[in-house]
Amino acid sequence: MRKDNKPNIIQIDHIKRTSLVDDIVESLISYIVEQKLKAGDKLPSERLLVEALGVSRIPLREALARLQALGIISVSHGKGAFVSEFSVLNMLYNLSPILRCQTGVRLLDMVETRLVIESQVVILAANRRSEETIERLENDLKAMECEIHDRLKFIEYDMDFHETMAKATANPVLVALVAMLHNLMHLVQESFPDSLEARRESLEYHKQIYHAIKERNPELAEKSMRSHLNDITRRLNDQKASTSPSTKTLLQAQSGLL
Amino acid sequence: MRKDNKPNIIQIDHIKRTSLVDDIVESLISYIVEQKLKAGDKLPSERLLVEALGVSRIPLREALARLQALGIISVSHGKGAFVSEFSVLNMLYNLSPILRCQTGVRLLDMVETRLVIESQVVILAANRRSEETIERLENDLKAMECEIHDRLKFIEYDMDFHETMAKATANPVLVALVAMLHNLMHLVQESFPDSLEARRESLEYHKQIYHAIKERNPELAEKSMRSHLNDITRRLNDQKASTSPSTKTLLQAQSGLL
DNA sequence: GAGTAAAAGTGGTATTATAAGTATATGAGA
DNA sequence: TCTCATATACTTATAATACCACTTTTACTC
Repeated sequence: MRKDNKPNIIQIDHIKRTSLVDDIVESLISYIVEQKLKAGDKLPSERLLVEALGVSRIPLREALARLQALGIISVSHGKGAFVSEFSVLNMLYNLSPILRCQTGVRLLDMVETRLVIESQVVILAANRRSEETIERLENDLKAMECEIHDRLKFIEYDMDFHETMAKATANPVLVALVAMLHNLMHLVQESFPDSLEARRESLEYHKQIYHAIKERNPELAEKSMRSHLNDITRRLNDQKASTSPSTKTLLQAQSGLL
Repeated sequence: MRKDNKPNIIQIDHIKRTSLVDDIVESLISYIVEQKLKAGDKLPSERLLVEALGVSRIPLREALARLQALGIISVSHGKGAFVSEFSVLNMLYNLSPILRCQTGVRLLDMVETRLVIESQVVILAANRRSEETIERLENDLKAMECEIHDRLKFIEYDMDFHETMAKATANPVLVALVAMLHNLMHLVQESFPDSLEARRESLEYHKQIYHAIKERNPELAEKSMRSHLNDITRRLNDQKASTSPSTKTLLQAQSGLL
């Protein structure tokens, strides 16, 4: 309270009380870097770390929790803490809570973003696809056909189809972005087909996309993908018009699920 | 060890033991979202949360630590926990520990991703631009022209130009993605023009894009943007060929910076 | 030697206590 | 009444200890 109105005679900077947890995080990162720990390597046990760092378990565990939140390590009960494999996918996956807190993200914005990204992804996929890509897409199509009555399983294979295409681009950043967007939309399942008829239509679009990629036809692939996602947009708009006049946000949509 | 070689007679699925900390994180996020907490709003005190959730302080604090690591909240001693303002800068600040530890993202993948996203962003921007967009783009262009000898400032206005276009789409998800990619690339400044001549060329591309958006010409805008980013790709390839035969990763590139 | 049980080591959670920072209320002095 | 310092009641930060639950290893029994 003094420092505002009463200039302190003694000119000493306040002692920077850096958080103990911050320091521990720093130490752990330094440890990982200096010991050249690679993905899968095990960190010392909590007890050893506590002893080595001279702190109690609580701040240590908070530091570990932070590293875990960032996807740097993964901790499993009874085994220990291990350095995670780095993948952009992991990184963005861990970031998705941030986007969830972003209020005002509308579902339509998400779909539009998918349209932006995936319409280009299919082009790359059509050009770069391998035989393995084709096989996986085929499997997904068959599975979707089989599980067309099971909405959740259908959604699962639907997403796998899209992510397989992303992988075909051989660009890990794109893979991560697509996975992240799907992950977010999965929270809001109403963006997926909820009627048998809608799933049948969706399946048709996927078949078109599949054939275009198989024939290495980027233009057709893009066109089909755009149709597919525009179809989703249309359904969302219909839904919105019929249920609530206000724009549906991610927030509102997911509140019913949690 | 048993379940591999010895089929279990008793066919019961394993009990899914979800982590308590995970659940708390979920609850807290839901709370933030449902209560519509905005940046700066205060969360209930730990004591209240402990009571409300029926858990002890340790897992609660670990959950808070995770949210803190993600930049969703910030906790200050004696005051409480507050919802952070969402900013990509903030987000990336929190990401830097990851990048310090890990390796593997190629610069070319990042540029390709920009190409995928921004080639479509300009189309949307050309269709949806307002007069304000045009003004801001103009300002950025002027500033780039003025600061063409100051590499860092040039980069700053360069990024602002691109982010202004993203904002013109009126899609916050796209804005966030573009900003994120730019900030990641900013860590690796070699992806930006490092010679006066390169900056001049870059400026020309930006002028083309600007005019296309002003004239609401999506096709031309896309074409110019593709040329611009392909140019960056070409420069990166030249650089790679002349400096190191191996593919440059984000880690290697930034190691000199940190 | 195979199978099982005990033990040791790991992270997970709870309880309690105390330190330390911050805001608010209180009350004495002007 | 106003000012201001102190006291008090919050808050988070850290610690110590104990116990639970999961996993792996060891050792024992048959």
